[in-house]
Amino acid sequence: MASADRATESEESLVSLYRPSTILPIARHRDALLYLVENYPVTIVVGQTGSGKTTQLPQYLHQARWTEEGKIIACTQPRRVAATTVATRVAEEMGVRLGEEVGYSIRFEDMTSPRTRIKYMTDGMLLREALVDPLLSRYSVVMIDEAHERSLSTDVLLGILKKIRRRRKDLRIVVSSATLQAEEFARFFGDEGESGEEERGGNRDEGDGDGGRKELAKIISLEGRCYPVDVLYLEEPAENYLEKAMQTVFDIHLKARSMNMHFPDKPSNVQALTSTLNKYRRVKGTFWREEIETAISTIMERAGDLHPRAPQILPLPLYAGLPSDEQLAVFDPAPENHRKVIVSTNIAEASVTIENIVFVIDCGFVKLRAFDPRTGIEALSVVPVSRASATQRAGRAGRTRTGKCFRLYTQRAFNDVMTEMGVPEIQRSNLAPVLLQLKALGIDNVVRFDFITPPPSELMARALELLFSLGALDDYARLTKPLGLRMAEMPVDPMTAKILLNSVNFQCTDQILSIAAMTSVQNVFITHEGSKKPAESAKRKFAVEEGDHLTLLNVYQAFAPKFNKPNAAKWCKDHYLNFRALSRAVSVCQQLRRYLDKFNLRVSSEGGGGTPTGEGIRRCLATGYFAHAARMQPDGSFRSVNGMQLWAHPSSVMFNRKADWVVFHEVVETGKKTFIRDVTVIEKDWLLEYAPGFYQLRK
DNA sequence: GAGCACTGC
Repeated sequence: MASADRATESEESLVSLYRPSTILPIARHRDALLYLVENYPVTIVVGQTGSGKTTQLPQYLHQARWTEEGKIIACTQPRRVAATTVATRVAEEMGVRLGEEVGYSIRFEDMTSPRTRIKYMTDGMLLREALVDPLLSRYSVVMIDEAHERSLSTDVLLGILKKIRRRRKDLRIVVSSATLQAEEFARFFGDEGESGEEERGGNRDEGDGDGGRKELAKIISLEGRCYPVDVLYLEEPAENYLEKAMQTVFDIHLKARSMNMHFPDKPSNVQALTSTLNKYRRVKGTFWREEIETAISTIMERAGDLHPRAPQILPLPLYAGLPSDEQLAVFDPAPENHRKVIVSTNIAEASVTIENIVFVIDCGFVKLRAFDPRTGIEALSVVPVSRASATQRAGRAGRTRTGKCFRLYTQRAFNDVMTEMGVPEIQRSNLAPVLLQLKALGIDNVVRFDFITPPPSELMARALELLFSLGALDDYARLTKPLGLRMAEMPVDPMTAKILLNSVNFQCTDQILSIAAMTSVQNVFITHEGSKKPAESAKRKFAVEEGDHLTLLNVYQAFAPKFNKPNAAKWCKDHYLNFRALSRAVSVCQQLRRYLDKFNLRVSSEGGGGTPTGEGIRRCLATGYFAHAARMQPDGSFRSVNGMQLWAHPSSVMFNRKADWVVFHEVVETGKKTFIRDVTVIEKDWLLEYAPGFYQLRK
């Protein structure tokens, strides 16, 4: 991993445009890898980006005949885009058509065929397959890639795989990890409490651990490929990180050759810039959209002072909410005599890789979604990044050549304040969806489930309580049938699943389908450059007094007939709506409808939903979202059932509007206030009617 | 009258 302590020798002379797979670092380890997979149930592969593990290892296994007798090699990824791009690349390397021997499977896209032997997929997708095939019997090898990211689905998969392995001695598990966590994975799989002689003693009882114990998991390290990165710290903490970041941008730009001025704790060791200008970006965590845009315009303004013939700066924003064509702009080569400066959220930390980054400015913070068991609500909060995360950010500067990373914090903060590793998602998430899924997989005793990092018991208790109140679990915490089982099968969170399944009783299936789809996509409403007023008035045309859910339904109903028509995108633009988000909502809606069809729930949209105030729809919402209820206070804020003070988000139609009781979709915490988004007016009596147990529990 | 990390099924 690139860091300040790394030796400074450079591999620049080895740079080549095309690297045939035979000379990737992994090629030298081919035999060792195959030996381990052959002889050990679990192989932990430690290797950095660029080592070739993701693309090569499945091919080696295929060549070594792990795909005989119709078996498949699975390789999971935490992100869709990784699954598709890697599959495309491997199909090319193998000279086959994508979807035949090599394919991928992600939500809405199954690019596989009966001939597929190597299958890249999202981790969530494999988890879903386990619901249908609990032993994952189609697969001979399951490779969990990027396991060190510890995504929710990856953690659940690891626990399930460990369980499956006891029943399937032929299964091989490969876990790819960063150095820091390799031992933890090995310990997890190694600590079986049962005999390790799975090759010979497949029929031995569990828990028989005497004698003949064999190591179950082996670690193998592949040399990575990256250049040294010089890491520099501030001497004093920055008062204003945004300002400091912009100063640093100009320091780098103007003084790249003697840039030790603001970072005196390190000798200059300056990278001589070649005639082509190098790009750099800052990886950030605490800025939001407006801050990024502020930084962009400020940099642009200050860049006006540069000598016209001096090298210029081209600042570019990058965040998930940006329209995709603007996102893609960061990949365009800079015009001649320009240096690209990419100001981004942490979308660039793991999801997007921009080549030719030589400088990274790391502000040292990250915004995380965390579930508060006390309030039962998920919210965002700002925390210092972990050292592992900071190392990852710094490493982004060393992809093409030796680079520099400017950390906008002190070395002391790095050593004393930051933790070694971030808290895994499973320890800070709403576990209701996870536990529901485990129950559906037949794992009844979820409290004793073998999590690699067990979640806090408060999170477990909260999740069980919610699932019980939703009717997914019975008095003995067993999955109810059909309700709980159906809820687990649907690809939405339990509260949404509940309103979908319940919509039949309120004769508003169509409407709830549309609402569920709309709340699952983000950024429905957009504003064009400098066009706040018209966007607001466009939105008012869809607005419904009773709240955001019905407003979203109006938007969906207006859009749906235009979907797939040639002028749909233009219609969206004219109405200040996000075409891509709405198109995705249509896909989600269709998928959810197929589930209801499968359950033989007659899709009907007559009756309650059709009334002017949408009472049936709002009642139905209350049957799932009762845990997200709040009451308006005299000062205009809301008070949640747990006593939290909440404010209607400015984007809500309930913003500055009078109401009594409401339910809401989600909570967003910013610096000063906690906001609720997607808010709908309900009656207090409905809460007592549909969730009497829940409201008795907390009085 | 104030402003939404990032994924995934």
